[in-house]
Parts: sequence; C-alpha cells; structure tokens
Amino acid sequence: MRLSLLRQYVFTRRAEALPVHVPPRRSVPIKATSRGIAEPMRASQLLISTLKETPSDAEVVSHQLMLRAGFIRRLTSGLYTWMPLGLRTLRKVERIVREEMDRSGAQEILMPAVQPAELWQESGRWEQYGPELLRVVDRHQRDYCVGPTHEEVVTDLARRELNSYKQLPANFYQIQTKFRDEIRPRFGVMRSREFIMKDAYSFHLGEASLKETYQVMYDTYVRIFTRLGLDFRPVIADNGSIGGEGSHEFHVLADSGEDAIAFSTGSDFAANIEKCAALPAPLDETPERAAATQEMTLVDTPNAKTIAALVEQHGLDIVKTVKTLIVKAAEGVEGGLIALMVRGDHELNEIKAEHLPQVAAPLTMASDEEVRAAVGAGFGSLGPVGLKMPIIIDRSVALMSDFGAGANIEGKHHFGLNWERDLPLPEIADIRNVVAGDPSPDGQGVIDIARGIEVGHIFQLGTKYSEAMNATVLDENGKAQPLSMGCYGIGVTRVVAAAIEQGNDKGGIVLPEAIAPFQVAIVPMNAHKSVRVSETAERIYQELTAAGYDVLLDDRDLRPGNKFADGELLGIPHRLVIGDRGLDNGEYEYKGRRDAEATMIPVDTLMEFLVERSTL
RNA sequence: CGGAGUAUAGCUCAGCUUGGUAGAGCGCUGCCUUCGGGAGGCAGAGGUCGUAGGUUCGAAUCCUGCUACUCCGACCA
Repeated sequence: MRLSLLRQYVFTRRAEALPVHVPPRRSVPIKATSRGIAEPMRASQLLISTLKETPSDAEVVSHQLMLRAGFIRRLTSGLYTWMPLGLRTLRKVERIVREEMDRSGAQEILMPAVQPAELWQESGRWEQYGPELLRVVDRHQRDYCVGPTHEEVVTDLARRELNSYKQLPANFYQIQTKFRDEIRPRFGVMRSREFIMKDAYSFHLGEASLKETYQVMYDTYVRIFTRLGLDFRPVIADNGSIGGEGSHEFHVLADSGEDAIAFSTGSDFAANIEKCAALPAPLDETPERAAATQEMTLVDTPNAKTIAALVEQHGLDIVKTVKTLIVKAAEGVEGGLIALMVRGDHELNEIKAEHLPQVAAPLTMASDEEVRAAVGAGFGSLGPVGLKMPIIIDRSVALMSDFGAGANIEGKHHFGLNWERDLPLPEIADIRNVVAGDPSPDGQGVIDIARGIEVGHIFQLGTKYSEAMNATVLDENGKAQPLSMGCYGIGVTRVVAAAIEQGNDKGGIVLPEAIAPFQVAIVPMNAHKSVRVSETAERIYQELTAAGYDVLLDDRDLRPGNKFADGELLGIPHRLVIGDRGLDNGEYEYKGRRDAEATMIPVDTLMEFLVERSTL
C-alpha cells in the first residue's frame, strides 16, 4: 500500500473515531530524556491515584503499596492494569534488562503470544503441561495456547532460520507478556497469571559453546540486578530430569519470599533449599554413630503425641528423637505405604522424598485411617521398631544412637534405641531440609537460611527441544547436528514487586533511583500566591529535566502535607521543596527518601548536590 | 481440586443475631476559609445491598442455587 493512501486511511479512521474530543494542549511538550522515558511530569497532568487506606485483599507489602501508590489496579484474579506511575517503573526495569541483553550480544525479537497447538504437540508438552496452559480454540476449531514460555516457537524459528554452524552461537530474546493459569494467583503482580517476562534462548553446536554463553548470561544477570539496585543472590538450582550442573536461579532477598535459600557463610555457595544437599552432621561432629550406652526400654507416653511434647514431658534431647512419616509408596511396593524418618528437629524435604524411586509422586501423606490400618497405632506413636513396611531414614538419623521413637503401640515410645542392635539399619537417603548451622555442601563454612523471591532463572536445556522438534544445523563435516540450547528468563513484572518488597517503610515505597517512577520531586510551597516560588520551581524543573533528570513537578492544588505523603508513598528518591522561606536565604530544601531530616542547600549548588546524592 | 471465609457508595467498613424501605469515615463535586506533614465549615452527587429464585403483607437481613473474590493446602520458571 502506498504511504499516501495509508495516511489518508488512517486519517479518515481517526476522524471518525475521534471527532469531538480534542485533548488540551500541554504547556510543556512531551519529550524523551536521556533515559528514554516520555514524561507527563507535571503532577496535575498525571493520574496519581493514591489511597490512604490499604485495600483489604492485599496480603504482602509490595502488593499493598503498589495498590496504594496507584502503580497497579486489579482487573480480576491474577490480572492487573499498570497505571502511569507503575508503568514508568516497569519500563525502567525493561530498559535496563534490554540494555544489558543487547550488550551481551543477544538479539531482540518478538514472538507471538498465541501459539499453535501443533508445536506443543511436537515437543510433547501439549499433554505434559496440564491446566496451567491456557488453551484456546479459534473460529476454525484449531487449538492454540497463550504462551507461558516460548521454547517451541523459538525452536521452530531456529530450525527454519539456522542451517549452518557458521551462524552459531546465536542468542535471541524478547520482552513479552506471558500467561500461566496459576492455580492460585496471589501477592499481586508477584504471582499473577499474566506477567511480563524477558526470555532468551541461545543456540549452539556443542556443550562448550553453550557453557560459554551460559556464563555470559550469568554475568549479564549479575550486571542487571546490580544496576537495578537490588540485594540479590545467584543460587544453584537443579536441572531435574535433564541433569547436569547448568542451572541457576537469581533471588531477591526478602523475608516474604516464597523460596527458602540456603547459602554458605564461608563461600559463594547458595542453593534453593528444595535442592540443597543436607550433609549428615555438622563439621565439628564426628560423622560416625556414637556407641550405645542405654538399654532399649518401652515407656508409657500417653500424652506425648508430638515431638515437642515428648521433649517437654520426658526430658529427651530433641536431637535424640525421630519423626516417622508415612507416605504413599510408588507402584509395586507391597502394602502401598512407606515410612520416612527424620530427626525430631529436622523437616522432611518433600522434593527430595518425592524423587526417591520407592515413593509415589506427587508426595502424598497417608491418612490417619490408613496408618491405623497398617500399623495399629496412629500419628504420634509411630516408630521403626516392628514396622511392617519399607523404611527410609535420613542420613542424620543413621548416625543417631540412644534415641527415642514411637513404639507403634498407642501411647508408648521406645527410648534408648540403637541401630544394628535393637533393629536393622534401614536404607539411608538425603530426605531432609538443610537447617542453619549445617555444613555447607561445598565443604566451606556453614549454612544460613534466607528467604528469596525468584526473579531470574538461567538454564542449560541441551538438546531436549531441538531433538523433539528436529532442529539441526550442518557442522563442519556437513553432518546434521541437533542444536544445543540454553534458556534465560527474568520476571520483569515480578522484579518491580520484589524491589518494593525489599524497599519500603512506614511512608511507603523506597525504590532504587534506577527504577523509581521519578528521580526528583519538586514541591513548590504556596505556589498559587508566590510568583517567585512558582517561577523558581518551574525553572528548576526545566533545568533538571534538561540535565537528564526524571522530574515530577508537583503543581497540584493540594496542601503540602498531601504532596509530601504522596512523594514518599511513590518512592521518589529526591525531594526538593521550594518556598519563600528558603528563597529568602538563598536556599532550597532537600530531603532524600531515606533521610530522617531535610537539609537546606544553597541555590547555586543544587546541581552539584544532586549529582553527588544521585546513585545513577 | 479439597478446606475456610467474604460479597452493602470509588476505598475501609457498620447494619443482618431479633425482617419494617440504606448508614459512617475517607475519597469525589461546588462554595467559603486555610496553606510546611494526609486542614476546617456549608451544600451536594453517589448504592437494583454480587446474582437468580424461595419464604413473607414486607427481605440487605431468613432459606436454596449460582457467580466472583480472598485465605490455607496440593501445583509451579
């Protein structure tokens, strides 16, 4: 179509659609700063929908504050509108991600959000993925899904476009809306159904090249999260069925995080607790079982149904007690049940347990009735002695001596138990969560536990998709070889929530300068009366904007208290108050978002002062 | 999917037990006053009480179905 025709068409359509409403001309034109953010910048022209009260359905701080600050509004469960203020922050996150991805040599593309079922059938995930995959049917009754991830599409792209080893390695990324039909969306944008993700996919001939790019992406992620101003940690993750060492998660540290991560106080080691190996004993203890010193006794413990009660009522050291948990066994195990034992002060790691071949996946605890039918006693009286089912004990349980356990008789426990004397030593496995103080699996230092929000994940996929979808290139010998793949994700929308989860106080949001909706808020005092104030505020605003700062001029007709409160709630790092009082002394008032007190700064030092205080 | 709960004004909630025709605070509109930490006064707008049915002379209130949302659990890069 000729451009002139197109113009005419567009013009006509526009004229039809918008015949009446002509938006008022802005007094200052919209423009782009050096950061590329187009700015409405005058508060009176911006939708600043702040709430004084906390909406009742928001559970975590970041969600509460994002609603109160007018960053987001909920449409329905798991779906959110990004309001002007929130979008500014989101765009800044995207921008940093994009800049660093580009710097790493990755190429940006944009794939469709809606994907044909055929590709997913080819990879086998149409069946595997389950109800989290939102499936839709078009008018021709063809099946599609709304993409939760893009391995299939990108592998399809690669098999069409990549033919030769000479085109490799290649890394493609996009920043795009995904949809996962989460069973239970929660915490606002932290676990929503629709979200924005940066996902990258690299293609290689051979492992070495993959590992090289993987390392580049690891370094790129460190740069990204550092620039975002977040307290984060790369954490070893498990590759599951694919195997290998090639997976890291990036976690933002926050108490409300959904994941527990174990890290060493003596090295860089960090792992998701789900996957962190638990060594049998602390380093300063002998990893051998102490000799038996007590006789096995049968004790009446009618009121001791829990470990805590047992310890309380019978003076047992908690590390001399064991928990016996009965779960459904994998098919083929006689009786259908299996017992798992961990020390009284430890917790079963359900992921590890589920991976045991004898245990049914998903892990299912046996009901009280099932246990009574099989054992003759209920929860609280279970133990290994005479138990007629397979038993698997944790490594640390194997090292116990003189310990107490339920006797499989209602209201009775055995004390003074010893393996290989009173009962045979069962199969041993690592089935517990590591706890603070455990030795680090890398042999250096001890484990400490922190909570984290997973904001990034990098992964060496290998040839899983390329083989399933027949994506090959010719190598130097003219032979077709399957592509090795890596994939690298960052939850962009989740990053915003995580940043707020990490940065907040009574006043509201405290964002790093790199991603705050504005860097500087200018609050003129009494601007409607003092021409001097309003003109000065206007001038500073122009100067700072020209200098590349992202500035909000709060020209709203509100009382100062409202503006101060809003500025804090929004998390704007720098605040300048322009008032007659200060101007009489040749000063502006400055307050950093984290500062307890405001400081007066001489008018002519403003620029240097801001440069010094700015973290960008 | 299992368990629990909620649904009344834009937001936070009261009213429901014991049925009698709709309330508060905040927010919003106008006017006045005020202007350095979410001011004050006056006047207003705004609700088919989630929805469908039932009981009743009469239902926000009692009963039943449905829907939406929230929380706990199982699930999950």
